[in-house]
Amino acid sequence: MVEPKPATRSRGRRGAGADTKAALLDAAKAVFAELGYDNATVRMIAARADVDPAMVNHWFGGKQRLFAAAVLELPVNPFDLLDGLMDGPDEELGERMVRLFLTIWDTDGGRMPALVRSITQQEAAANAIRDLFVNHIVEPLVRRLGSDQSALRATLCGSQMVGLGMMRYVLKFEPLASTDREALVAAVAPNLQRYLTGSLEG
Amino acid sequence: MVEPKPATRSRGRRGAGADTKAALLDAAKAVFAELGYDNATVRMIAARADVDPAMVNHWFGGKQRLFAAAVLELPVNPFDLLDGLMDGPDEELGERMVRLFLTIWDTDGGRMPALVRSITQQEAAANAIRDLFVNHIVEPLVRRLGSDQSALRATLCGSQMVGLGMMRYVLKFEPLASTDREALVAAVAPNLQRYLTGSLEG
DNA sequence: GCCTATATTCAACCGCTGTTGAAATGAGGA
DNA sequence: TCCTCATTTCAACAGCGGTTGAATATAGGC
Repeated sequence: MVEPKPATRSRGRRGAGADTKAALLDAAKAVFAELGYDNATVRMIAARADVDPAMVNHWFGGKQRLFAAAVLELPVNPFDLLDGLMDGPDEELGERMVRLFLTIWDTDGGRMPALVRSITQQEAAANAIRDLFVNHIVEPLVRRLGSDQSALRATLCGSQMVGLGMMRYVLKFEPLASTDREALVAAVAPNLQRYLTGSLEG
Repeated sequence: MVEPKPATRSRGRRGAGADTKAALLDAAKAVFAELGYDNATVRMIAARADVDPAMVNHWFGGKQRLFAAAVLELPVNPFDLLDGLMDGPDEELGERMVRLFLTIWDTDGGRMPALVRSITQQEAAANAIRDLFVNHIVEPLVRRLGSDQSALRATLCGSQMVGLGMMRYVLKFEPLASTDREALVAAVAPNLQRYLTGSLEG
């Protein structure tokens, strides 16, 4: 009986098909999403990509940089998101925003869950959330709407969205975690709308 | 010149005044609050308590147990909180809830920030939040109000509160982090109120 | 004043993690 | 065909972090 998967593989260059870099990126996204930055180990990621841990340093230059490449570099242009959000009546902005982010979070292969989960462990993750979500999306949005206290409104929206992502994807508290997306949109949108355009005083 | 604080101290039993256990609890709360469970080290906590790291094992039986004793064991009775929240008109329940938790978080020596910060690192922290906040406080509250979908409402409230705690105490996003407590109460209360008693459909 | 139990320090261990340098291997051009 | 170099594996290192067992000094009862 021959071993089906040789525990040790021969060295040297692989065939052109073996795109190690992409395999590492995929594995990194998955493992970071499940465990967060700290608890994910380079060895785990390499094992999942079926590759030697040293490849992380060869292709990315370390765990930190791999995290940046896999999780921090977003596949979408913030301005496109902003334009998509502005397309429609202002009274439904909250609704469009919840739907947009829930959709992205549900479908991009764990990049956003990884971000949310690593938010307390990696300064870079916190900065990414602040820059992308608060500074580049919500704050310009609020400003364009002409509401006062745009910065406070933006962080309030952020607090609701971060909490939502936490509950649904990281903590997985039921029944929120498995509630239908549209039902959640209906439940959360009015509150977001109030943060965007409503009065912030009692 | 003699060294003011001898780097090495003599062994043996200390005076009765040196309450090592309490010192460790205080130090643990502070360090866990600042760094979260994973990034806090036993050696750090011991150093802050001015004590040998081995004392953590002697008095608590390990880092995990120290965390449980310092952060998880709450000084308040959930039923008291519940009673305090019920005392007043139902329409101001959201307001009382935000104010209550912000006050606790601001003043209990970092226990709650430690909980929120460790939420992604320690299963026990997540469970504590679910049990205390969602199951023992908000859910009974909603049920007593007679609203439908009490479980979903409770987790929605949880998402807003967790997000708020995250933004204000962990990420410290401005201007939310340094906004006056009562202003924050005014801004957030109506949204919480809607989760408690409002309609969850569009 | 002695004796035991207890609190405390110290030194070390063990496992894990990110990282590195060298060796080996094969692809692709000359 | 041979040579070069990018790619890959391997082994090891250094550091850290929680935990442990032994040594030691003191408190408090007899």
